[in-house]
Amino acid sequence: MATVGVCEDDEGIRSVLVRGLRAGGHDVVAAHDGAEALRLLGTDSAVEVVVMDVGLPDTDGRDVVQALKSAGQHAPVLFLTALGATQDKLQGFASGGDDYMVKPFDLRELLARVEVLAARGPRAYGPSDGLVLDPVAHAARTATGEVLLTPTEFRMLAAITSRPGQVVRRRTVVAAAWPDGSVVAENTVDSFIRRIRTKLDSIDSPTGIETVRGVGYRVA
Amino acid sequence: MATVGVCEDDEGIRSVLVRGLRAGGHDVVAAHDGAEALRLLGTDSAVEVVVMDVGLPDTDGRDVVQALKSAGQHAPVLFLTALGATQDKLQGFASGGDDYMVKPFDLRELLARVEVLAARGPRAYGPSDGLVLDPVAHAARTATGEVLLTPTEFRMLAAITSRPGQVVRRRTVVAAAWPDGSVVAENTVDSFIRRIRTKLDSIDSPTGIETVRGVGYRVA
DNA sequence: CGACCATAGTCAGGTTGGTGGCAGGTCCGG
DNA sequence: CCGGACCTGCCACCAACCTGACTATGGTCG
Repeated sequence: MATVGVCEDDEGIRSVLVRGLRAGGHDVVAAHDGAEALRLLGTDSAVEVVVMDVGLPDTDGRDVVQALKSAGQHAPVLFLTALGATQDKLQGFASGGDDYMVKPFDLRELLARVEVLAARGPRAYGPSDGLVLDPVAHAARTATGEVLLTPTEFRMLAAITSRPGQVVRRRTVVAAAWPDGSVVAENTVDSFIRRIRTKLDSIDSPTGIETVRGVGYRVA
Repeated sequence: MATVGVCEDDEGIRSVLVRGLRAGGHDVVAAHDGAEALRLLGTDSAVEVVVMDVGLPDTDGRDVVQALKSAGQHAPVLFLTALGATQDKLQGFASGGDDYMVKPFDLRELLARVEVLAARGPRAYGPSDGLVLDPVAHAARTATGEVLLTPTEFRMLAAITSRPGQVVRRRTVVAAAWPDGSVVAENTVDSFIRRIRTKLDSIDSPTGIETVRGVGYRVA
């Protein structure tokens, strides 16, 4: 259960990655070039691991990673590439990579490596003060306590806390909580919001979910 | 830079490793078999990375790693082996490994990987166990008693306890318990979990296996 | 060789907890 | 005061999980 950012230009490989990671129980944010990767992954604090192709059409994946780092994205990076020379690998590690796999890769091995990176990365993320999410324990933590969240609750809360202070639209929340595009009744969202609020209340969390009528939700 | 623990029986390879790591600016503690590794690395809190050969003369390197974890040595592990099949790698990761390299290896790449592992530091684990595994006797020991485990039970429990406080996915548990990749019924996992729980209960073990629905298992 | 036993794997049935949705109440804006 | 958006309490379903029992297999020992 982790959120994985993928950047890969090849349609087929990207599809395999996305499908494989989803089948492995992970949430996936996919980009097809460096610019999109920066936009999607740059400030998303929910991303726990980045899988980055080195050979992108618009730029070098290693440059993208360095840009990501300077944008504040500190999630561990797994480089994926057709280049198997030691020199290429060394460059990968030197530009901030944490692992390196050569295509063609075995999907199961990639999954295992991604999971190790996810387990190893920062154990908590979110607005540093107040509410913190722990993807490994599936928990939300505050200064006053900790509660366990179910998978759906966790995805939902993660979507809202990933943009602290900013209003997250209802449809965005739905897309995050139900990534497979399944349609759920509008009301179901309310139910889950309520459950999360109840859980946060149970530990006297100082930060709560605020409703912005007609738009969505946000956390202070 | 860092203190690296090495366990490798082959004279030549061990020499290359030790010399290479020293040249890279690291301190090295070297062992030539599992027993020595346990003695030298077991309680050495200065060790930041372990490089472990899987094919040791006296025992399996994966068992040694599990014994090390039980002894409280939670430094990241890089497995080094001649076995390159995906199934071997998966088992390596499931046994608590953080990286996996196949011989013959490029020394510069190994150095780069060791440095990445060292930079990440020890995993943030939960409070130390109370539950100790003995790979020789295939036993689980706590303050309150000791039980003997069957081989399969032991591999399974070892996979879960190697990452205390973290949720270990069902798939990972399967990879560890059935190293040859044989397919077993989903239900079989439940059965073994139950047997292990019963055995731990029989000695009033304070630490038990907790179910995280839809994800896997973990020990507190 | 035959009896016994430990281990492994499977199955059927029961239980639990996450999920989604309904019905009705409440609040807010116009 | 009206309508829509949201909240609340509650229930039904189903997948995941637990439980206890059963069969098969291979090893051990008299």
